[in-house]
Amino acid sequence: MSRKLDPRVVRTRQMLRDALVELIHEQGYEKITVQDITSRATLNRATFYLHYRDKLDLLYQSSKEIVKDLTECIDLSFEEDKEFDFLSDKPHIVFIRLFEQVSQNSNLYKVFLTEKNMPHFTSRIKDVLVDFILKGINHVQPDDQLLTVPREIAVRYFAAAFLEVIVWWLEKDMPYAPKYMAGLLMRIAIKGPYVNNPF
Amino acid sequence: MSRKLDPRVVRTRQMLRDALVELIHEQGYEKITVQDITSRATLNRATFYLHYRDKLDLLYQSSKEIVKDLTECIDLSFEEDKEFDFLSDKPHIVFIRLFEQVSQNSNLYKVFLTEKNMPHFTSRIKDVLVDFILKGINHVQPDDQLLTVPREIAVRYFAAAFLEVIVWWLEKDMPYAPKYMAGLLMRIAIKGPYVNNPF
DNA sequence: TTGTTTTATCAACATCGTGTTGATAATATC
DNA sequence: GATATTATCAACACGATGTTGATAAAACAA
Repeated sequence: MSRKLDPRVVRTRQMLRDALVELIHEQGYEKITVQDITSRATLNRATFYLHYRDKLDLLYQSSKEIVKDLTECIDLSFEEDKEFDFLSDKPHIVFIRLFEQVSQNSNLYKVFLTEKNMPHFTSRIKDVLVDFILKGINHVQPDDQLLTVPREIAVRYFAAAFLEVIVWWLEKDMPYAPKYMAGLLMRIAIKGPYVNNPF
Repeated sequence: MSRKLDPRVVRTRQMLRDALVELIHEQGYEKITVQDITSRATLNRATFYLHYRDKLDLLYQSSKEIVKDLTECIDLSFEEDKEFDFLSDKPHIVFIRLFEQVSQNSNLYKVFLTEKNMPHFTSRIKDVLVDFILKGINHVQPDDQLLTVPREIAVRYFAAAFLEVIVWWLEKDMPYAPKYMAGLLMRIAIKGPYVNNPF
């Protein structure tokens, strides 16, 4: 237990993760070798294998922490404001926290979400959003008969759509504040794209 | 020009592409080697390099054809029914054709869209959908002032959402007919998830 | 058909990245 | 200060890559 707190281990792993993110940004995940990572981290290649099985393992471990943080962030925000109304006009705290959380790790999110060939990370974030949206829909409308499409499909529809807006935001280097993005996302999700929607 | 019609070339390339799709399905893109591909295709490894630069090149060439077909399919469908009404209740021909086109190449779509690490294919299909949706939104509402969010964002929001529904459909082995899926997709996109949407 | 061009085969080669090992040095922990 | 843990380094076998030159097979054009 206390072995994991050895400062050398913490330092080494952090250096490897930082090097990975930098290199993915510079040349893409595919082209990177373990040698590249350890060179950038100023570590010996053998040291890498003391901590990670291979390049993919390093990626997964790095992702895991980010996914955990996002999940906790969303769950906490739900607890914080249980009596929210998804049909309300002002952006709900969960939406704001979602964008805030992304912005706090924007370097990593940007690289992992916008670079091609980032195995599993995108779909894991999407899974987190699926849970988030499922809770939202269940809260507003628990009755299947009053949904226009199967719940299972609706949930994935919105999860992918929300994620795409986040990716757009990151690609554009976050031109709007989290609060503004939260409002924007709720508007298009609930009111649709057109003002004065005839429906 | 006529050189490209050499039946040996056509046959070889088709065998390599078929082998690629099979192997991605069986063991995932990452684990495949050029040797694996040529073994499955009963060809010599050197022959591979006469046609493709590397594994990624083969993947790109194979994708290109599919993307081209989908683009043409959508463009033709738009021409076919210029006077459509996106706010109409019955599924528009473009939506139906979209699902039909996917179902006609479902093996390849399923592998390329649902396997992880399929560089660029997913985003290229998304690009096609972006064009499709942009035309739709421009047709219904050319005025930026009457959109609830920037057009650029709305387009990507719906492109990602539509693609996710297609992926869901492929993952479930196409449990509904294209026509039904087209109606479902239009319902959630225009009316939203809730029956009697208060907006 | 014949002769020419193009394509596929095969073995072999150098190169590169991988994952591991054993000995040694450096650092943390108690 | 003694012990345990971690990092370093060189070296190794292995597997995949991309290329080459010679040869065989198939397509094409007259």
